[in-house]
Amino acid sequence: MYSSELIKGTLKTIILALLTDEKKMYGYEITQKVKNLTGGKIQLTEGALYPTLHALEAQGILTTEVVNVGNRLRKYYTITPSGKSVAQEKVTEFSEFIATMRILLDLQPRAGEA
Amino acid sequence: MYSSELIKGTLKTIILALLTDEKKMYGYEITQKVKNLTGGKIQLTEGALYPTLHALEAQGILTTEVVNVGNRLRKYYTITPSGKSVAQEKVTEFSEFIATMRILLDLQPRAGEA
DNA sequence: CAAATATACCTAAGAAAATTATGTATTGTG
DNA sequence: CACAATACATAATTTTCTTAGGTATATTTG
Repeated sequence: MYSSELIKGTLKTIILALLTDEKKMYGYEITQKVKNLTGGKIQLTEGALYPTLHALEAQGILTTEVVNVGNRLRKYYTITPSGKSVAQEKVTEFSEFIATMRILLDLQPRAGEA
Repeated sequence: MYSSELIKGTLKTIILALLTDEKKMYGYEITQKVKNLTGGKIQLTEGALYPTLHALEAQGILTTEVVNVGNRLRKYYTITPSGKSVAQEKVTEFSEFIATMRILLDLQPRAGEA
């Protein structure tokens, strides 16, 4: 598990990147997918996740659809077309950011980085 | 300039990495070095920098030495031996974190990453 | 089969970290 | 000589997350 301060500010980027790939996910599913993909090193807390999802919806970046599964409800989130460009910008920005950080932290540059 | 939310949480790591290389720097010098090394893409604000430097000093990670240059004072920060191991941990953690983020964001893995 | 765990949503109080806005003072520059 | 740059600092506000709580159903396990 990474120190929380490091993960700060990446939550929106993570959510939008996943939804660009997956088309449609619900909150709990996002927490599990992140946990699995990162080997438990990043675990989203619900207190951070849900308010962020609501904010992204309010901004028109995500839309929702509530589905009943058995007797339990799931709120599926889908990324809108304008949301997709926001997602792309965020991922590109993060990519550039880590290239910049490599310079600052004296990490070896990797193949493919301009 | 990157969106500020992205840079959040990396300030301590940046400061400690620079001081591991440089041995001795003062606050304003840190802001300029970061600005130069990143082509202006990361610009530390004084309101964030100074309180963080003070905190690192209070934790015994940095020590200070005030020097008069002309009539103006400079407060030089030096990293302590125990601070160096903290710095190393932070840089390693960041390095692992971006490897994890590459997976999440579907970025291409780079040469040298296990 | 009861208890614990997992699934699934949510919010609110507080903490942490940054931004924004100041303030002080000296030095270099057009 | 005014303005920008150098050099420190703090305080109010904002943003973002953590912690802690609340509700409810489904599944696993002793």
